[in-house]
Amino acid sequence: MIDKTNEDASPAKIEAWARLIRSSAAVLEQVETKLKVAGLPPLAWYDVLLELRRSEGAQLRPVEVEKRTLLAQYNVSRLIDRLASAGLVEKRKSPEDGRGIAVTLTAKGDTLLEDMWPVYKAAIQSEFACHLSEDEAATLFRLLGKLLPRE
Amino acid sequence: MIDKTNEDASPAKIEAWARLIRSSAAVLEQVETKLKVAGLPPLAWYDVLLELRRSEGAQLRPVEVEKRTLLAQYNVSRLIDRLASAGLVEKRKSPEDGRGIAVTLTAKGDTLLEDMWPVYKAAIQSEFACHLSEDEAATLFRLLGKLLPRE
DNA sequence: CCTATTTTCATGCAGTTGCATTAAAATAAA
DNA sequence: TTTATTTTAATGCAACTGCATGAAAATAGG
Repeated sequence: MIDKTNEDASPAKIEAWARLIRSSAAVLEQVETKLKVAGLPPLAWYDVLLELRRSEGAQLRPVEVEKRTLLAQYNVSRLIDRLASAGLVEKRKSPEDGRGIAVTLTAKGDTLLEDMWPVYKAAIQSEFACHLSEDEAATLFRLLGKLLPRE
Repeated sequence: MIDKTNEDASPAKIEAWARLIRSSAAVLEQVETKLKVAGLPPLAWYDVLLELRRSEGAQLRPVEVEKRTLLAQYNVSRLIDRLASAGLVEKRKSPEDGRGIAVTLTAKGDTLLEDMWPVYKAAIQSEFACHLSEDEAATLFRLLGKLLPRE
């Protein structure tokens, strides 16, 4: 396995880095704004609720949410509290692990996902998808995959 | 001009969207962590200081910083206050515009840029650049350019 | 079995961000 | 010119985040 860690990043790569950070932040902000304008909660809520829906029994432990969303542990803990306060999830004691809790998607949470998706999808289309061809999107997907954490 | 705003984003494009958000957040977090571990300030400080250095007279008005960094107005205002408190920039009354102030990079600010760059560059290399070939980086740059605000 | 370590989740506190508003100056409109 | 609008910057307040720490249960080690 070759170690390129000690080489220097080329100017072109540094430009690509800068553009990745700038463009993703810009597009994400536009999407967040569209959700907000529609009176909907931020994307982080959608992400967590969606991970729950995708899970067996629409249920996950906070530590699983953390792994799937890249949110910090303390942010997951508090976000789940907020979601629970809003009636979108339920917190129960985990049966098999005394430390853990089981977070379950409620019907209300499921409904919110339904309500957010059309707005979210339209925002993805107008801020991202419409600027790329299918091939370009596939290439982007492949290249970004190279950046994801290994193992 | 064709308007693709009303079409639906394809599943592949939605996957690309998700990966853009996830991968950029993951990589950015790694880079921020490396700066923090080195006892250095966050990237936002670097960005503002660098924009100042690049500017005529190492000087910009807050509104210009805002445009170049995508930071919100109130965040620029307060970030500049923090930078000024740390002695990295100076705030002066703008001569030609009574509303504006002129933010100038200090020698200390310039030194901080010098100190941060090796750490920052190494982080870009290990978290981003080393995973891509030159061609891939160029392609990424081109594709992400399509997402930037047109104006 | 008993102790040490690790894993999981919560929380106090300080710092930061977002929102809404304000104030002041510049520009446009009447 | 006088008034209305726009631009620029700051700030009070509430919400959110990061850090450090704590508590409790599970796991590992002796």
